[in-house]
Amino acid sequence: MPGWAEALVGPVPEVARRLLGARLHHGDVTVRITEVEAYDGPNDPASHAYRGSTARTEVMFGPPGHLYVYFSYGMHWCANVVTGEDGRGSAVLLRAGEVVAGIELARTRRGAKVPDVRLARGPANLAQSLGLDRSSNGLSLEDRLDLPAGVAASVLSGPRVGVSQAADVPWRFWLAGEPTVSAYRRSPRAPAGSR
DNA sequence: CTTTTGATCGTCT
DNA sequence: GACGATCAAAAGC
Repeated sequence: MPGWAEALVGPVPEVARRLLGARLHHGDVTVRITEVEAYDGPNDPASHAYRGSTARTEVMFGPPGHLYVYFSYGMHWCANVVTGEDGRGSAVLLRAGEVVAGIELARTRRGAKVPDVRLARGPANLAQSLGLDRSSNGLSLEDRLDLPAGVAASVLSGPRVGVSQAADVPWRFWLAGEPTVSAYRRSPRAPAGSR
């Protein structure tokens, strides 16, 4: 593993927290990450990697510091940062962020009427603002990801969104008070639970 | 404001 | 053949 990716290896929830506040650049757009969701490879029933490596998930099982981009619901792209040691299969879904550069281009991609705080709110919206799609799957994040100096101060956590398995594992993390964080929605497929 | 519903297709069973 | 790590517009309050 290259040295720059060392911060992406460690306990899964800890790595997820380290990504909050990070800046991700792609082309002329930069997003400051405000909300993430962690998935822990074959151990995690909610993860795409739960059933092992497939054609879709093979980059999750590669070295950390690369993008795992998947096609969702027949119309959206969502982006993850591959984390953990090579072969582990863990990744962190980028759920929301603040567009801090290239806002004009992001608005062109998302729609002229979309308010700034909504440009990258939601994983598919974040990916669209950055212009990520199939062609970005497996992309190295070296020189594209700037991690913050320390762990963000006010991090909150709760159940993951949209998953029907292990929905109550509190591995969604977000920065307190950020207007770009998407409102929590439990999956309609998840069993009734504690929240 | 919240809830409901349609869009749309790759992936795995 | 069913389902899904989603979204936005429409409809309900």
